[in-house]
Amino acid sequence: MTATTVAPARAAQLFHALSDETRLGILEMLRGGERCVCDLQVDLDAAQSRLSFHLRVLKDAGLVTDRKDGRWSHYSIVPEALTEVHDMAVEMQPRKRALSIRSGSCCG
Amino acid sequence: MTATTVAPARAAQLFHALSDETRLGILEMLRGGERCVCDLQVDLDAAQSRLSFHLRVLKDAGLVTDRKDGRWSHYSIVPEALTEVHDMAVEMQPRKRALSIRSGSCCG
DNA sequence: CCGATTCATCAACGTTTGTTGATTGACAAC
DNA sequence: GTTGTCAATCAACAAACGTTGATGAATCGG
Repeated sequence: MTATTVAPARAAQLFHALSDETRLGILEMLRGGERCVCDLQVDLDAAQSRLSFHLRVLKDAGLVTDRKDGRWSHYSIVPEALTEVHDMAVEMQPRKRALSIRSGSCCG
Repeated sequence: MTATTVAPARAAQLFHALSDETRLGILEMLRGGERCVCDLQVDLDAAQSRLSFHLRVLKDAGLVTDRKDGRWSHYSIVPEALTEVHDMAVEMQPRKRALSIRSGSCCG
C-alpha cells in the first residue's frame, strides 16, 4: 500500500536523480540488465569520473544498486524505486471533484 | 499510444521541474483545483517573487497552465503532463528477459 | 614484487539554480 | 486622473550542480 501523501523530500530526491540526461542514459542502458562501469563508459562516451559521479547520485536516490566482483562494479536498476516514481505521478493528479471555485479564496 | 523511448531532453525537463520541494508544494495545492498566486503565497508562506519563479518553471515544463482574470493569475495542473511522468516511470522499468550475462561485455 | 586495470574520491573550476529585494506593467477602486 | 493591488521581470548574490584532471585503494596478471 502506498502512503496517502508522498514525503516531499523523498520525491524531490528521486526526481532530481532523474533530471539529468546522462543519468537517464545510464538507466536506459541498465534496462537491458546489469552492466559494469567500464561498459557504460564506452557506450555513453563519458569520462570515468563523470560516470562515477552520476552513478552515485542514482545510488543515493535508491534507483540503482551496485555489486562488486573483483575489480569490477556492476550496476543494475532497482525496480521498486521506479514504482515509487510511478506512484508519485499518480498521486499528484488532481483530486476528483476538485473545486474550481474555492470557498476561502482571496479573490472570489 | 506512448512512444517506445521518451525523448531524454523532455524527460529531464519534466523531472527537473518536479525536483524542488517548493514546486511539489505548489502542485499539491493545485490538486484541489485552480488557485491564484495570492492564495499560494499565503498557504506556502513564500515570497511573491519566489513563487513566480517556481510557477514559471512548472509552466515551462507544461505541468501547469495559467489563466488571467483581471489582476489575478490562476494556475492549475495539466493532468496530461503527469501522465507523461507516469508513462516515463513505466518505460524505464527493466525489460522483461533482461539478460544478466551480456554478450559483448568488457568483463565476462 | 611490479605494473596495469577498475573504480571511487578529491580539489578546482565554471555553470546553473534558487533566493531576495526592487522595479515595472496591468488592472481596479476611488 | 491618483492610488493601491496582483503578479511578472530584473539584477545581484549565494548555494548547488556537473565537469575535469589528479590521486588513491583494491584487484589481477606477469
